[in-house]
Amino acid sequence: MPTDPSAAAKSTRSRILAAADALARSDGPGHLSLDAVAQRAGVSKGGLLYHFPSKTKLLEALVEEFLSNFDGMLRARETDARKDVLISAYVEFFLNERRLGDPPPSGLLAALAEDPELLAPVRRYERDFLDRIRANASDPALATLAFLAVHGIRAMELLNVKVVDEEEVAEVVTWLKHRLTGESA
Amino acid sequence: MPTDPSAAAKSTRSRILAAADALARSDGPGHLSLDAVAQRAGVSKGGLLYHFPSKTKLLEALVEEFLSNFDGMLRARETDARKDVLISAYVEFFLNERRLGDPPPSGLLAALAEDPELLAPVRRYERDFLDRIRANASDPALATLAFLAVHGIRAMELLNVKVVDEEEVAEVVTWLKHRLTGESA
DNA sequence: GCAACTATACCGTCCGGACGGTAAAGTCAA
DNA sequence: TTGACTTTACCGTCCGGACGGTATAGTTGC
Repeated sequence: MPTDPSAAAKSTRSRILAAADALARSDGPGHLSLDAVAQRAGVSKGGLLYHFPSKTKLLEALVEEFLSNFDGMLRARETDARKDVLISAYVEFFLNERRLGDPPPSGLLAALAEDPELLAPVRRYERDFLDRIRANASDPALATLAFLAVHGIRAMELLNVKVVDEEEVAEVVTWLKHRLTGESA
Repeated sequence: MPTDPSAAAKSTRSRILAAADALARSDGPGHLSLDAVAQRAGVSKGGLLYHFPSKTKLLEALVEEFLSNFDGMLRARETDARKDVLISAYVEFFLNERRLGDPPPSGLLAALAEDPELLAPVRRYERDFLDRIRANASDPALATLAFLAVHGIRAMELLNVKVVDEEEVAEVVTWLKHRLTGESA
């Protein structure tokens, strides 16, 4: 058993976040209730509100968690200065996430349902990353196209409208890889 | 004055749908209430429930309206049998919608917030259209990439996370046009 | 041609349940 | 014994939906 209270607190906290994310997916983003999250996380409602003093704070934390996960993964690859490293890493990272079967961050939708403004940090972050990708790209238009395509797939998964199948994704990725490695310089 | 009762009914119906769509955008997709829709549409709640017997039915109608608008526009271009006509038309249509400043169909998000399953028709339709695009494409991978990129932008607008600016969109479209017209054989 | 009846379109009220949030008391490790 | 953590109990509000009623416009029987 964890004797460290802060560790216990952290695990409760992340249990709550995971519960919220899962519930947003299964019940629909608009039906995310504090009672349901508390029950799913194995905490009383009061306990939940101790960690997140309001529903808005909970949703903010959900968005923040998504962004920090994303950011950490990507910064690691940014030491390599070669052309097209970033967009390739972006595609690769996305593919890997997909292969692992990681569920899409449905908490984002719950945040959106409550208040669209909660997604403002996402917009800022994505803008920043697109800037870096373009600056590092041998062909900014192609890199932007790839960036958009990844977002297209991510959005489809988020919205539960999965349209492209595995083969098609693989085909597109192969096509992209060929252009990205073959046309640099 | 319209003496045709069905015409009057239809206008009330579409007024309601437009009101719902607008409210989903301004208040957040999760805060769409029947009272608010009724008030915005200039109808009583009873009147609203006469036209749409439940909230779910209203949301279904919202989704259906989106799909039928989309479908009509696209079928028109499908007579031309040349290669890559479809994906080009798809991009063009999307661009035009964007230029007109048409607001994204936020009703879709309201439907998603209530019940993710309501988007199943969207998935079916999009899958169907992607099949047609690929069958008509000289390079299916490129066509799929373009399809995904368009969806990426659409999703960003839908989620209120507009990341790419006009110039970047134009750049990508030019790039695509060049490949689509230049590589067909 | 008119009375009886039905269908369509809409209104206003009410209720039961869900939900976000508060308050106060209890537990327990350090 | 103090303070982080958790619980139980409760409140006020909002919302979906049911319901009863109204008014106008056909439709039909005679």
